[in-house]
Amino acid sequence: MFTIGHVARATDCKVQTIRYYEQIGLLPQAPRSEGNRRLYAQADIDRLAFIRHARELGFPLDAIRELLSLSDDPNQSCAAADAIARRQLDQVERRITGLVSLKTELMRMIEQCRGGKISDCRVIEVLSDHAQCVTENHQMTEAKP
Amino acid sequence: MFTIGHVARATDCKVQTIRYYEQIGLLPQAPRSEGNRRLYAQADIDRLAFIRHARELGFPLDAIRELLSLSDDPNQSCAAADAIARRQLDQVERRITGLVSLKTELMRMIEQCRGGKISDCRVIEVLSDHAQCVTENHQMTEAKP
DNA sequence: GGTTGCTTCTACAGCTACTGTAGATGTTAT
DNA sequence: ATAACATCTACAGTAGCTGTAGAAGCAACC
Repeated sequence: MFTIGHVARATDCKVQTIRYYEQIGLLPQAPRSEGNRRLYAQADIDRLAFIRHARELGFPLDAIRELLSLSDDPNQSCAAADAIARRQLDQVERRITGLVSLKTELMRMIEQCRGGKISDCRVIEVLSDHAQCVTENHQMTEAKP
Repeated sequence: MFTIGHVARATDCKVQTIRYYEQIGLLPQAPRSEGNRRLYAQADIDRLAFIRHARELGFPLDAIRELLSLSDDPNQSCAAADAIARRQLDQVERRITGLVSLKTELMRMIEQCRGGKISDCRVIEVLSDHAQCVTENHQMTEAKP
């Protein structure tokens, strides 16, 4: 059995965040030691690693909850999990496109900056144009009501 | 001059969010009409579109504030602007790298999920495996050339 | 056995970046 | 003139944490 501190180090996650996940039911109630400390097994570390990684991918906690519940009920169809993954893939692709154009613009600025002023900075123009094309059809998962 | 509602529609941004950005100084104080309504010019729409786009790319407001300062302050020393641009470029590149590998993961997940049941769906498995690989490579990702 | 020092406990406040609501007022169309 | 809608201010609430206070557990050294 592991302490909460060990689990936190193993998953690169704050102790408070683990307690928070328990509080909102994303992690099960941990059994306690004699002295009331939470005790964890390897399965808990795996589950938390999954949650943290999914968060890094940009999954909101509700989607993670859904994925975890799907894994708890292994006879269900994969369609729901697939839909979540596809939504995230869509997001990721759009972010990559946007970041690549921002990268290009930043590189151009650094180039021009060599021995001059930045009086012709075009960051806003470049990215506001791109923003229009991006925001027409799509919306961030996190920003949803 | 445009109303706040027009600007909101043009940038796919809530009216309250525009007022919030003004409040925290990300947008300038808008001049008011006779009846106290905020009035906006095209430049404000561009600026807001830039902010929204940068947010979608995952930049925190502080980073956006810094990027905006590049175009707000065209006479600031080249060294300062260069430092900001380089720091942001570094961020952008790291994000792109991370997102590209996440994209690969998601595509693999969708591929493996096709037409199966959860019992042979590897979504969660792949995600927790990847979590381990991310933790392992964390220092490599952070390393600078 | 006592003391130091770290970890963990609960409880709650604060953070970022919004989002929603109430109630008043401005604006526009019929 | 009245209805319908937009905008105003002010403030409360949300997600997903993160920090802090103050107490208690625990391990090590003297």
